[in-house]
Amino acid sequence: MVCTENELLRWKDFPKGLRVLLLDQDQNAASEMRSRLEQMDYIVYTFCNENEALSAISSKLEVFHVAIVEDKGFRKLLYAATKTVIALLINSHIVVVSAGNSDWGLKFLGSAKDMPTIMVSNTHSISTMMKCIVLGAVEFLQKPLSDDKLRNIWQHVVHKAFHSGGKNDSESLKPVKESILSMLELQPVKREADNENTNEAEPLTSVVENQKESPPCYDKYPAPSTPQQKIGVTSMDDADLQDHTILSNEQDSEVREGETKSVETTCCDSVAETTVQVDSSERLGEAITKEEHDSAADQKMEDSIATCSRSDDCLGNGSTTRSADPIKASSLHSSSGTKANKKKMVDWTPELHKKFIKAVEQLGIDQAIPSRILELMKVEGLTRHNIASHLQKFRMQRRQILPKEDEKRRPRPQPRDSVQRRYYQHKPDMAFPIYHSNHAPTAGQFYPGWIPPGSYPNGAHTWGWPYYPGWQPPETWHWKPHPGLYADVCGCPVMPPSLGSCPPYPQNAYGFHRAEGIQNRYSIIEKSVDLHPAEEVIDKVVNEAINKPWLPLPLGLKPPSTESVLDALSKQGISTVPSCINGSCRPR
DNA sequence: TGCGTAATAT
DNA sequence: AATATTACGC
Repeated sequence: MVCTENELLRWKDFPKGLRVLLLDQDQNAASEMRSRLEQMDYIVYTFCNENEALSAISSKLEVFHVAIVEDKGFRKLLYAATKTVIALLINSHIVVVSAGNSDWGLKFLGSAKDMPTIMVSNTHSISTMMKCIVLGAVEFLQKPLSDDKLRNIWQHVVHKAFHSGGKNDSESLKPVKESILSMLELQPVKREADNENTNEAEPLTSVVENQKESPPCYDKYPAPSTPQQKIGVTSMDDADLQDHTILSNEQDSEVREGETKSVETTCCDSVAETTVQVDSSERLGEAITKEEHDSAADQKMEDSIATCSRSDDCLGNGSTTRSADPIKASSLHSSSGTKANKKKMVDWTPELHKKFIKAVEQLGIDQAIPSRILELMKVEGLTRHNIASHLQKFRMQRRQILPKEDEKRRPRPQPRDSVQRRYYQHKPDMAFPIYHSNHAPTAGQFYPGWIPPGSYPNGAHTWGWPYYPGWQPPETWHWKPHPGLYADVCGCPVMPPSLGSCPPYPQNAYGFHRAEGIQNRYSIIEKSVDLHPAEEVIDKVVNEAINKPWLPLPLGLKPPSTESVLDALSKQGISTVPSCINGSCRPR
């Protein structure tokens, strides 16, 4: 985001602080109007007769930005052909239009001559309205005033501030003008974009073009009768959402490609920057990481054949071409290359890898074979061979991470045709935790050791060391990039100092996985300490505790006894439990 | 046939 | 360096 939260608030609360002079003979009506205005963050000064108001103005003890004058009382006079009307006025003046007492009225009108004047009245007389307008009022609002109309009286202040030709930068308007200018400078593009996008979900391209051609947005204030409180940032979310929706639609990669490309090649630098930033912030840095990876990968993939007119374009492609369909994605790149068609390279994007991991998790390590993974991934264009290749690499990497002894101690996988070779095999010792439909873990959650390149921030293309997206270990945690540190000598997971040392876990080959679990769980808690402990966070921890009973419990909870676990398992009809390494478990 | 794996090619 | 392809044994 370009602007800070403070700036956002400034926009949102914009009318705040504008001083309104309220003149109404009816005290009740005045106080009612006053409270309404105050709710809108205006500062209200109420007067019950015009003389008080006038003296307040002339004394200049207070500077008013807007005056609202209830004309009821005056209207009588007007009709009686003595006095007047009026109005709502800008910049410390009330314009009194007087038929009979023209001196008085014209005096004020004269002093307010170069100021916009907005009138408020319950008069429905066209002639009265016309008079007021002719005499300089910029608007004649009929009562009852809607909140929207009332709220938007600030528009005339702004209009005045920017359209007085510079010759009338009164003291009261100067700060307003400066403040608005500073806000506009922060939001020039987005504000424009918002205006254009409010009506319809237009492609960003048109926004960009409009931005070039349109005068500055503050040059066209709509009439207050068409309330438009939205200022800039308020509708930013819409654009974000739209953008995000497009980006996350995996089926429309081609359309997306076209759109985004056109935007990014059309727009000037600042706009391009904005677009990217929106995307990045929305996707929590994932996009940034991806961009780095993708741009690099894409360039490599195209082997210097494809011509990227600008590096920006390549970057743009990389950040937006993400598709679950690797063939589609790569064929898009191949359009400009000659030899790209020759080979269908699967781009194992983080998303694709995530799918892969999910499938593997779902199947369990022992059942994770290419064909089934392929089935589960449901990615068009992906072949069994692709998966086999990826799986091969995946396994190799995994083997590197897991201590050798793990391999030794792990019970040999059952023969392929053995009865136990089932889907969703419920084994506490499986390297791939069971997939729970209501708790789909994210890729990397169970396999921090195998992070596809591009998932790393800072361009660290390391495979094999833990990294948890969206979470940076506190400095007090000494997670070091070596598997050995995940389990100490006795096989106990390394614990964060603040959370105690070695929990009473039997030594076995799964210390590493436990450590993962610990880190995940505690990282969740860590977050919940900093922020508000959201229910979902608690739910997640609880879910994880339930779904992965083999992981240690956070919050100092003791793990259930072996007996109770076995008991619970037997109640669920699971009678055969693989024997543990240290023999502390026994099958029933 | 399908899979895993290693070696090799791109 | 990452991925695809191939070869081979099970």
